[in-house]
Amino acid sequence: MLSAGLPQGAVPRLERPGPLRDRVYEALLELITTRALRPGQHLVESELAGHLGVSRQPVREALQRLNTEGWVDLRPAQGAFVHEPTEEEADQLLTVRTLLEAEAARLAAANASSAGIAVLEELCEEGERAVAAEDVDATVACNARFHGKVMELAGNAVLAELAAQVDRRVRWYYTPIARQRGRQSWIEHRKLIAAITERDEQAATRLMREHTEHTRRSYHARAES
Amino acid sequence: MLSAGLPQGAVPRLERPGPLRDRVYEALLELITTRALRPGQHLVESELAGHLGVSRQPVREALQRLNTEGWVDLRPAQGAFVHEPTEEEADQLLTVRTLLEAEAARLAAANASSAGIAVLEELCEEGERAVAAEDVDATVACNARFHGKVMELAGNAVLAELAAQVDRRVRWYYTPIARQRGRQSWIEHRKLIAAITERDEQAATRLMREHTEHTRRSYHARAES
DNA sequence: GCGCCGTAGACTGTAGACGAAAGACAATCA
DNA sequence: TGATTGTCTTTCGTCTACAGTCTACGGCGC
Repeated sequence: MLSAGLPQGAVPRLERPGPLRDRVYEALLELITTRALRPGQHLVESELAGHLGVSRQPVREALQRLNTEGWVDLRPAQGAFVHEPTEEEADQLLTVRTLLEAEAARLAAANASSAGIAVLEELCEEGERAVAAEDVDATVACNARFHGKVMELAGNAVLAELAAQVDRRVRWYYTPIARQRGRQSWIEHRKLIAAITERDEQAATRLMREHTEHTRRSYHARAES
Repeated sequence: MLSAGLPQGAVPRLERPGPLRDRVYEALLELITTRALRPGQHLVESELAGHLGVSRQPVREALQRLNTEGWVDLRPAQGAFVHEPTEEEADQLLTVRTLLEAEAARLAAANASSAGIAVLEELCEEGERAVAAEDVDATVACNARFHGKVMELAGNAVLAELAAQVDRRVRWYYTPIARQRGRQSWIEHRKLIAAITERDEQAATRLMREHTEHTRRSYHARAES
């Protein structure tokens, strides 16, 4: 048997840099979310291609994908423009996010294994440490991982896919105006874990709904100021 | 003034056949949903290109989009394969659909104008006529329009977009095994309209949830036989 | 006869080139 | 002086060509 002679970790799995279009996609998404590319900006294919050191083709394919996912608008015969978020759209996204996350919490309460719950606890502690250390980036990252884990425990791949897309866009809208709201958030996470542990679907739904609604309200509070 | 000399309706607006990739996308989606292309089938770019009378490029871009939307699986260096639905995935899709539709019903109850409600009534009558005439295609089409209208009345574009995607895929899974379930469905639609008219968000949510759950159960009943 | 290796074919991934549409600017005419 | 039109540049949309990679089949050794 081959696997006996070759320990799993020892084989570097022959690093094959996946399809170029995917890497271009990642790169562009990074540039957009970090605001290196501003909303409304005209993305010229040949420019991007030259900048990334590839031909136009992979850039085009990446732009197509970004278009279907709502990151750029593709005007026919004119090119790609970074999508401009509107107040209304942000609100709608937050509504949908609340919906998806709440359902994920319910399913997680129904299906989560004790091992999974342990992971949640762990992430929660990590997040609280990050808050205590006032490490904003770590807090945000940990928050994302926490929600991602809840989604994973829900065990619904379709739901997870949609939520991932919505979440990233929400974060794009949300990040620049409200990177705080740390401590309270993790208290709510704790309560959510308790509900999931007790298999209380209703409580889990309610808590997650309130949790995401909080961030929504704080979004609006900021937007008005 | 130009518009004075040229009556609005008289100018045919010069029908410009949109981007080729979009038409290829539509064509392929049609072929997939009608099962002309079977699940698991290997889609060879050059074949499709030749068959549709275009070059490989637009075909590639259409396949990319179909991939992100879950219609085909793109295996690196191997090509595109029509996605094979699994039982588990169908169930997950139905779950998500229930969720999205129920929320749409709630929002519709909250926001619908009386004009919008009138349209719903109209569609409902049309659907009932189609059922009475045992016109299956018309019934299915009308059902789609009814749900689409509810989604429109909800006034959440993001939600509508997600629901549209999920719905089409659900229909793909669902169509071959259960094109009936007509009469009961429209009775439920009537109840839903009543709830929306009375601005009863809770009832609208509950009715829509039960409604979509019915189709889900009938799916499973079929799947087992 | 069975299994492994090498080769050939096919298909995808990427690059480069050409034609066409849209926008900008300047020249012309009323 | 203002509007209009013609041209010019830029950029997209599409096509064709080439290189890399995977699969399948046939030959060779055991």
